[in-house]
Amino acid sequence: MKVATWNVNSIRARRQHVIDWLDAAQPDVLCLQELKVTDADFPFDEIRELGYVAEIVGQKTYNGVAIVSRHPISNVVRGLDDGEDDPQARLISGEVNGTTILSAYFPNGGEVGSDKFEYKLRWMARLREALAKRFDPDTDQVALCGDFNVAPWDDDIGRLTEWRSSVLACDAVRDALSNIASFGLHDVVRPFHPTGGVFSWWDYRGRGFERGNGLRIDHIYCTSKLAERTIGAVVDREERGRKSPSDHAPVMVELA
DNA sequence: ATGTCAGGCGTAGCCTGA
Repeated sequence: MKVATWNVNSIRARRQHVIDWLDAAQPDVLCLQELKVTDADFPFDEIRELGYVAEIVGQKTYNGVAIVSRHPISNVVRGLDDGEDDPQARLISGEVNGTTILSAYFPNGGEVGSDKFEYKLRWMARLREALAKRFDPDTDQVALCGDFNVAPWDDDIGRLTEWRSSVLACDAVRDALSNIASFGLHDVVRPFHPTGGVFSWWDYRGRGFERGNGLRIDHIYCTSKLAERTIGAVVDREERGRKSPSDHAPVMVELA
């Protein structure tokens, strides 16, 4: 089973890219982030024509996440479902072939110390609690996929001095991600690229892609039973080099 | 601080967010 994640930075702007990529890469599951549309503007019909179904939680202008699957999706849960009134569409989960897939768009965080940064840390803490409430890490097969907006290791960063103290890589967000992982989730991409230098996002500003100034901030984290089945992991860097690309490239893992 | 995008508002070009 191939499971992928991709922040498309507007499904309206990237509709054809997503259709073409599904057709070429043939994943079983594709998690999408930053749809930037409500349900009415999501291309359900075209995705269905390719043999996929989709469940989404949309929002006008900002955020928005989806699970696209070749197999039926059941038990769909929208949002963190922790009783808090949060209008930001950043999480959706569903079961595919006995595996729970979560498509997550972690907050970016603006600037360190800002209100947005505090929201990011709180959202990550809320996610940790929601996981603990819903799943047993020893027996459940769970894959947390998405744009985490965190680069876990120094070699996940092209130009370290530009990013190490930023909202994407500072100690506070790395600690918050470690706390989420401590629930019982494993980065299943890292083992296939142990020396780093494999990035999933390049800033549009300052010609980040051309200068090799990327970061690995899009991830797939799995519970042990699922992690053990991982036989490959790739980042589709070519997609970032296409005409009118998203600033993120798709990340895909293969499970035996 | 920013050599870039995308959407909203509203119909030009500024603002926000990333």
